[in-house]
Amino acid sequence: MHPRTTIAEAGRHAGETVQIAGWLYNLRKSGKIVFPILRDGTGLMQCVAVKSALPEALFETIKDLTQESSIVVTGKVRADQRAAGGYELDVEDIQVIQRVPESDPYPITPKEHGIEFLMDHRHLWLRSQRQHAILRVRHEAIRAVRDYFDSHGFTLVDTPIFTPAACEGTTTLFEVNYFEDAKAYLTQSGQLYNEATAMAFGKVYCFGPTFRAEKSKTRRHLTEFWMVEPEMAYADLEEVKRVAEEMVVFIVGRVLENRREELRVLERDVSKLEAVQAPFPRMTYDDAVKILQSKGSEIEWGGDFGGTDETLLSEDFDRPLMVDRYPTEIKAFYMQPDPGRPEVAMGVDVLAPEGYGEIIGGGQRIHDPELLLRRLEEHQLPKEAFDWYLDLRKYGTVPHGGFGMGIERCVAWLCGLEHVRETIAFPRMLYRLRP
RNA sequence: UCCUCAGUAGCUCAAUGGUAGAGCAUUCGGCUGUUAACCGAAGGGUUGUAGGUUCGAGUCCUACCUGAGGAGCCA
Repeated sequence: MHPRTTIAEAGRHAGETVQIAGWLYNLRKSGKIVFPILRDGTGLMQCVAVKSALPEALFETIKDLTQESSIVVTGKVRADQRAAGGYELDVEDIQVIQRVPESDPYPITPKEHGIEFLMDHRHLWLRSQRQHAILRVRHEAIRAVRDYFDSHGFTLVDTPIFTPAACEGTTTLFEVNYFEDAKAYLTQSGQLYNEATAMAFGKVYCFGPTFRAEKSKTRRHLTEFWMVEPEMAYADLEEVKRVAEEMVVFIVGRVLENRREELRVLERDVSKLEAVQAPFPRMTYDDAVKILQSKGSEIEWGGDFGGTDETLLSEDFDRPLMVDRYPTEIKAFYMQPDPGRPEVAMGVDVLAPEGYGEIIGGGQRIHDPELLLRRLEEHQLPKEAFDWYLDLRKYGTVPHGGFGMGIERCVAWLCGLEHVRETIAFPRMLYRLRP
């Protein structure tokens, strides 16, 4: 029995005979020599099977292997300049676990396919090199997020998925008909609960799926997406901005450090990511509106930015842009107004460079009980549903704040993708529930 | 929800209102260093659905279905 290894580890076994279990990615034939490309989840490796060196029947079996057949290859690892990963495997034996029949071949060939076809075959598309690379960058980004908060005094306190009331608007909530005493909804943010846990733990974060029933149909939207939301007691807007900046720099650094190969597969211009260092440029909403108007945007003070506006603003910078103090009117009810200018709120958005738009939204929350109560009334929200939330202002209220970052938008930016749908294994969108 | 565009072979796409075609995939044959390998041959079609105009519709018209891009809204 030869030692079992993986393609990623194969280089350590140069000169040895090893076993690698995987799938046939592709096969090139040239008469008496064939080149099966093996895929094992850690990478791709070219194998070489020479007719004269193998039993007749085995060579025939290898020659007739079909794409994505499951195989266990035994062979000697050999360093080779010609190989993509630097190493090749000289085949000594191949055990076929399952041969994909040619009557029903693997549908995703190594050629071009349209997005509809690929999305319908998402369960298989994940095996392709590009999707593999994207999801590994996603994993790295998530690990970096967790490492960042875990090493900066934050406690992970996850918030519920079923919630009794809206955090923001009611129109974009998914209703769940199960609970006997009340209607329930799928969460659209863990923030309100985070505010409670922050008063218990000081600094907290939650990281989970979020659901928005927005009829959005753009490259930046998913119906179900993952959001990391830190919340900090005794923090003001400036502290929120500082943490957001530090976290983004940390994530980018980690991806550059550990996922170079994946970024290469994705043909990502890493110099764009290497430029992402503190300090990020900062501007107020007021200035952003002036800049947009000078660039020909039709935006007026008081309006929210469109996708094009975000691109216009961020195009002047090589790193994320922080815009703060938006009009109070267009922000959520819990946003702390600027003490000197109550018409603007202490909220901040972080716009990723290269036109990727908003990846982070956050700010300082209202800590004054009377003001919060007034805002609930202005927004015509049911006071009863927020009784526990109001308690947080009754019992030891403090200035506090936090933000939310959509992981898919962040990964789309890190990878340089056209669309967020490729950044999650099984995207859920307005017209996409399968597979 | 609204606007725009698109549905033709398993896939990616051609076809002036006049005989539905190519590349890839599949099958068969050839090739001892291929890199989305290459060379030769074969099979493969209710042109999204239902109507309509016309001597004749993949092509023009109407409705519907499916999808893509964008808008508003948002991370």
